[in-house]
Amino acid sequence: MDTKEKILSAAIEVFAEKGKHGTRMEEIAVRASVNKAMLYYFFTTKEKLFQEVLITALFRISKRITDGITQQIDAMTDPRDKVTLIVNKHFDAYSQSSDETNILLSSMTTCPADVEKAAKKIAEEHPAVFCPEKFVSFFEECKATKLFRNIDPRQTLVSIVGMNLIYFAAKPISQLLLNINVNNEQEFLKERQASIVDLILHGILTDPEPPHTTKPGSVL
Amino acid sequence: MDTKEKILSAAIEVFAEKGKHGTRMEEIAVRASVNKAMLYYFFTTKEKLFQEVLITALFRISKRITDGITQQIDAMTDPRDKVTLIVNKHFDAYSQSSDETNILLSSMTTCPADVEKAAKKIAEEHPAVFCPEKFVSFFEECKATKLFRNIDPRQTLVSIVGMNLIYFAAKPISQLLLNINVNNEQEFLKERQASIVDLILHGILTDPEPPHTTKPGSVL
DNA sequence: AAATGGTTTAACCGTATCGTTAAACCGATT
DNA sequence: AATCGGTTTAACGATACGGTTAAACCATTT
Repeated sequence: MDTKEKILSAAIEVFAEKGKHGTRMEEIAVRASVNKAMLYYFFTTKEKLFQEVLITALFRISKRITDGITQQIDAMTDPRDKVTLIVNKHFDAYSQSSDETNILLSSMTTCPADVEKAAKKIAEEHPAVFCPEKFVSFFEECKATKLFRNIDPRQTLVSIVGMNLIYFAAKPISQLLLNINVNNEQEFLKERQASIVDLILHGILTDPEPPHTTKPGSVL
Repeated sequence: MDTKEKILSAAIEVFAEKGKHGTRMEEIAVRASVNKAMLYYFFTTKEKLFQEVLITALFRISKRITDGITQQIDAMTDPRDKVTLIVNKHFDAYSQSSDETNILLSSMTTCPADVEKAAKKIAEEHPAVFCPEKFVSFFEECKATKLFRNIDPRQTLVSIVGMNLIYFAAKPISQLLLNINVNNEQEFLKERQASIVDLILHGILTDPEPPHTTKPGSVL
C-alpha cells in the first residue's frame, strides 16, 4: 500500500471516530505511520483531505447498495422479494461499511454543505451508483398493478433509509432505552433487519399475507 | 433573562449549528452579548458547558414527546388513534425543537459517550419523561387483543424514531436524491408526517382498513 | 557517476482557541 | 460611607493545531 492510500484509509478511520472538526491531522499521520507533511503533500489541506474522504465514503456506501441490488434483482420475479432485497441491501451496506456510515452521519449534521457537494459530485461522475429514480419507478409499477397500496415512493425510500440508519446513528440511546445487552449485538442486528423488512412489507403491500418464495439478501 | 440563561441559549444555538468540536467559546460569548470569561465563570469549561447543553436538549425533546402524548392519550379509545398520536408527537418534537434535535444528532455520532451519560442522568432524575416501557407495554396489550400483528414493540419504537428523525438528520441528501424543492418545505413535512403514520399503521395493524375516528396530533 | 524528479523528513511559524487572572463594578447590608 | 459578595471586564498566558520550508533521500535515467 503506497503512502497516499495509507493516509486515506487512516483518515477514514479517524474522521469516522472523531468527526470532521474533532479530527487532528497529526493523529491521521501517526495512525498512517507517515510524516505529517505528507498529508499536505498529497492533499494540500485538511479541508480537501476531508472532502476526498467524504466522497470516498459516500461512494462506497452507494456502490455497495447498488451493486448488491443489481446483481440479484433480475433473478427475482416476486416484487415482494425485490422489496426485501432493497431493504436488506441498505441494511447490509450500513452495517458493513461502518466507518463510512459514521462519516456520512456525522457530516450530515455538522457540515451538510460538504455532504451536498460530495453527493452532487458522485451523482454526476457515477450516475449508475446513484439511482433512487430506479427504486421510485419500481414502486410506481407495483402501485399500478395494485400490488402496492397507494404509497408515496419517495417517502417510502426515505423511510427505508431512516429505519436502516437509525440504529447505527443512535446506538447509545437505542441501547439504553431499549435494554439491549450489547453482548449479543449480532443477534439484535438480525432481529432489527428482519423487523424492518416485516414492517415495510406489511406497510406497503395491498395483500401482505401470501408467503414469498425465498428469503434473499445476506444477513451480515 | 440573566447572564447564565443568555449563555445557555446562545450555546444551544451554536452547538446546534457547529457541533461539539466545531463550536468556539468566543462565538457563544458574542452571540450571548457577554464577556467570554463569563462562560468560564458559570460553566468552568467548554466540556461542562457542552454537557449541560446536551442534557438540556435531550430533556426538552423527551419532555415534548412525553407531555404531548400523556395530555391526549387518555381521551382516546381507539388504539389506532393512540399509535397515530405517538408517531405524530415524535415528529412534532423533532421538527419543533430543531436546535435540540441537531445537537442530539451530531452528538450521537461524534461523542456517543456524552449522549449516553446525558441520557442516563435524565432517566435517573426524571423517570417520568423517559418512558419507553410505557409504549412497549401499550404495544404488548394491543398484540394480546390481536389488534396488532406479532411485531416486536422495541423494534417498532426504534423504527418510529428512525423514520421521524431521518429527514432532519439527512436533509441535504434526502432533498438531493428525492428532488424535493426546498421552497415548500412545509408542504413536504406534512406529507412526510402523514406518510410515516400511514406506513406504521399498515405495518403493525392486523386489519388497518377501518377508518379511525379523528385525526389527532398537531401538524407543525 | 552525475543529474533528475518524485518522495520524505525534521524543524519551524503563526494563529486560533481554551482557559486564567487581577482588578473593577455595583447593589445590598451594616 | 464603608464593606462585602456576586458579577463583569480587559488583558494576558499556554499550547494545540493547521500549515510551511528547505534540505535530504533515493530510485531511475543518461
